Order: sequence, then structure tokens, then C-alpha cells
Amino acid sequence: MTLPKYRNIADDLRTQIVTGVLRPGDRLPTETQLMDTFGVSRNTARAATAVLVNEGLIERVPGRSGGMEVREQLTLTFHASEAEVIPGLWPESDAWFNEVQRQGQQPSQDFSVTIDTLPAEYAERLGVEADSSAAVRRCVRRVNGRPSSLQNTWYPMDLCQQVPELLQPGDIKQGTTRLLAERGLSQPALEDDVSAAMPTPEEARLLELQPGTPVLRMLRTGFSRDRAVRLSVTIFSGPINRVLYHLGDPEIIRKFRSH
Amino acid sequence: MTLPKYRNIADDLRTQIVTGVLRPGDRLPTETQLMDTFGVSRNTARAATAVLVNEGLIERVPGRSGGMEVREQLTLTFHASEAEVIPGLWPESDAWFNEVQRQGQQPSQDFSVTIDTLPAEYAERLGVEADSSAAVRRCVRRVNGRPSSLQNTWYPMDLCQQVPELLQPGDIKQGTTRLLAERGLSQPALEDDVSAAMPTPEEARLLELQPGTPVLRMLRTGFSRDRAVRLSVTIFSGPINRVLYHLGDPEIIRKFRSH
DNA sequence: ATCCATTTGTGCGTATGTATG
DNA sequence: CCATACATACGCACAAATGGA
Repeated sequence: MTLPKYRNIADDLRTQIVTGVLRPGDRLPTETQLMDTFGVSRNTARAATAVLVNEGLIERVPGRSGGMEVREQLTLTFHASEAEVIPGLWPESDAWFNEVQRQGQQPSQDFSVTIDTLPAEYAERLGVEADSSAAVRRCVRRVNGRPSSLQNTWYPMDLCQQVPELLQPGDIKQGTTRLLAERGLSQPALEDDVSAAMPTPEEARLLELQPGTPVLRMLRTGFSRDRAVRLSVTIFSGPINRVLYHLGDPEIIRKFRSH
Repeated sequence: MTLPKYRNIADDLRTQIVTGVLRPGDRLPTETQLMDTFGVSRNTARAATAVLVNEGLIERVPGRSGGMEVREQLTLTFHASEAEVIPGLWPESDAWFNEVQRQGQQPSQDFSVTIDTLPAEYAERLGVEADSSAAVRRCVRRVNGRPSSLQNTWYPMDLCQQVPELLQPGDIKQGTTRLLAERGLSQPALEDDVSAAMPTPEEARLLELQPGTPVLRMLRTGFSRDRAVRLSVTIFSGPINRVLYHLGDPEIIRKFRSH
């Protein structure tokens, strides 16, 4: 009894979820039912379920036939060491788009382009002066209509004069990586910086995240032989995305993993 | 205006933190001060600060001279595509230990070994039968005395007969990767599976995480030429760790990045 | 379209416990 | 022992969302 009540209730409910007594899509008892069965006030019942919301295990739905629902945990895989790396692996369109289709889901994305001042951290990664400007291609990526990830790609301004298509707001059919390669700016080396974080309010809004849902933040710097070409900042909705890397001899992996 | 009070207060405080008005180590106003300055009840003040705790921005400290403190955001980098991959890169000891020392911090780790039944998901990754058993080397990794990450590495049982040292509970000086290589089980290929998640209660306890702090979960499968040799499950305390991958031509990266 | 019932969302006041200096 | 600050818990009220009668 050293643990507070709300933690005990949270533990109880969590056990039911991870052992499969409650399955994705199932409803938890309503707050009033929890009050009765555990003999606590509504605030305490809410504190308990708030823990599970923060862990991404349940989702709250207001309204008459609402309630608290065990969340779906479907995952989408991003093959980080194949996409954009192996030239000619896919015939056209950009890497992410292909990935999603290959996994049998419906991708869609909205683009917009702005010209912004590079934050110091980003400028350093691109090897340009801080406060210099860059074109930013922003997109919200959806899978089956639901937001799945955000990507903002920063291109140094001088590069945009070389490749003015980067400034056009719409989609670029062959994908920007391929477009740049056609202009002599292929990217034979990439650096990925991956970390977990809580979303900013803006990110949470765009990704339609429940409070307490973490995100995976990936900063990918693309290098041509002579310079850093672009910096892509991708925010993956945490629990439903994973990033896969294959290192070393690709033949060996192919032997044991079928994609 | 349409936003609830506690969100407005949270936004206000968050702005002060991200703009640097409040710097890491600084104290927020106490709950009673927040009640006064924003004219709300204590519950509302707590709801507001709870948002920031969930975002990993602040830490609550009880006691006389406690309060709510803006968290340090120092990050530790794990070079995923160098550690354990480039043979002979470091003279001895295991990959993580070297990484931390190279970044000027004090690493330490506690080991324990158990024999457990492989969960279905892990068994599949190792290409062995579900419910077969495996040796698990568990460790808590600390940086300057504070827990930084957890790592559980699973070795199929038949492998342990080949390399019985794996079952010894203490540290293995040259590192397990090197030990296995000495027995003809080098790992020329690795697969990493990276995602963001909220910690289980056990993980939160071991890593001494504040409620609401996300983690980075990395599953690394190591392959010899003939089989999957091991599965390492690493839980990085989210906000203070990042994982770095270098893909493609390493010469190019070296030109632009100094480590 | 209206009203009602149910369920979660926000907010207040209060009381008591626990940790720390 | 006390003062301060956060931690837990109760009870209450009203708002907002949703679906059915």
C-alpha cells in the first residue's frame, strides 16, 4: 500500500491491456464505473487513466457513446538505409511514398514552400553561416488519411538558384533527391541523427496527437561530394512508426530478412 | 481564449523556457505563486505544469527548497554505424563504454545474467523457435552516476554452449562483440529497429525517469555469415540521448564532420 | 431541429500526506 | 520541530461533445 491509489489502478488496467484481456479497440470501464469498482473519487480515477494516456496505451473519446479505448499499435516501417541511398531502387517518385505503398497502405502528402532564416543549429549542420536563409519544403504525410509524419527539408539559398524547381510549391514527381541528382547533385553520403522527444504543440496539432504521445525526431543531412546539400527534419508520430537501418554486408541481411 | 486556462499558462511558461528567459537549472514560480499571478486554483496551476513535465521541459522537486526546475538538455551521442561495425576501431572494451569516454563523461555499468524464455517477437528476430530459451545479459548504463540507458542482450542457448563466457555475470573486458569474434562469430551485418515510446514502469524506475519522459527503443540484431547471433534491446532515456548513423561513403562524412 | 442522457473536459475549494532543509 | 513545497485525494460544479429519442 506504499503506492498511491491512482498508480495501483493504472497498474491494474495496464496489466489487462498488455496481457490481452483488453485488446486494441476495446473500451475501458467509464470513469463512473472505475469510481465504483475501485472505490475512489472521479479525480483519482482520472489520474489513473491519465497515466495510461501518457503511455500511449489508451485514447479518450468524449461524448455519449465515447469512453476510453485501447489504442491500435500498427506500425509503419521506414527503411532508412535503403530509401534515397540505393540509386535506382525504385523507378520514380520519392522514397517515403514508395515505402508506404509497398506496405499496402495509402500515402498522401501536402506540400508548401517558404523561405526562412536558418536556425543556428541547422545552419551548422549544413555548413553555412547562421542567419543565412534557406528554402524550406514542408510536408504533412498521411497514411490512409491520418497524419503519420511531418518533414521539413531545408535547402541553402544558393542551391535553389542552381535548381529553381525546389521553390515550386507543388509536388515534384520524381522526388527531390532524384531531381538534384539529375543536376549533378547526387548525395552519396547521409548522416542521420535520431532521438525521442515530446512533440511541440505545433507538431502535436499537425499530427493530431493525443497528449502524452512521444515522437521520433530524425535529422538527415545529405552530402554531395563537395557540400551539404539539404537537411531534412522528420517528425514521426512515435508509437506508430519505426525506422530501420541495415549496416554492413547487405547480402547477409537479405538472406535472413524478406521484405 | 478558446483554450482552457491551464493550456494558456502552460504555453506562457513554455515560451519563457524555449526563448531562454528561463534557462536550464532555473526555478519556475512555486505553485502558490502561479495561483496568485494567473489567478487560478492550485489544481489548475498543477495541470499547467503537468503539461511541461510531460514534455520533458521541467522537473518537480519536493521539499522545503524544492520547486520546479528547467531541465538540463545535455545529449549523449551513440554512433550507431561505427560502434561494433568498424573492426579494430577501438583497442578494447565495449563500444558504448568507449563512446562515453570519448565524449568526456564517466561511464559505468552493472551487469547481470539470467536465462529466460524468448518472447515471440524476439524469437522471430533471432530466427529461432518461439518459447525457446536464451541467455540475457542485462545492464544499466550510467553516465556520471546517472542512469542513461538500459541494454538487454539475448543470446540463443546453443550459442552459449559454444561461448560459455557469455553466462558469467560480471563484465567481459574485451566486450562481447570482440569475444564472439574471437570464437569465429564476427558480425559483419547488423539490423537496427528504432522507435520512440513511453517507458514501461520498470524502465522508468531503472532509468529514474520523470513521468511523461519518452524513451528511444533500439533493437539491434547482429548477424554472422550463417545466423542471427544476438538481439540487443537498448532503451535510451529519450531527451538526453541521440543515435547517429552514417550512410554511404564514409570519406565524405569525414570531410565535413569532425568527431 | 430539439431536448435529453451519457461521457469526458475543465475548474474550484479543501484536506491531508510526504519530502526536504 | 517547524516551515515550505510538491503529492495525493475527496467532493462538487459546470462545460463540451456525442448520439439517440
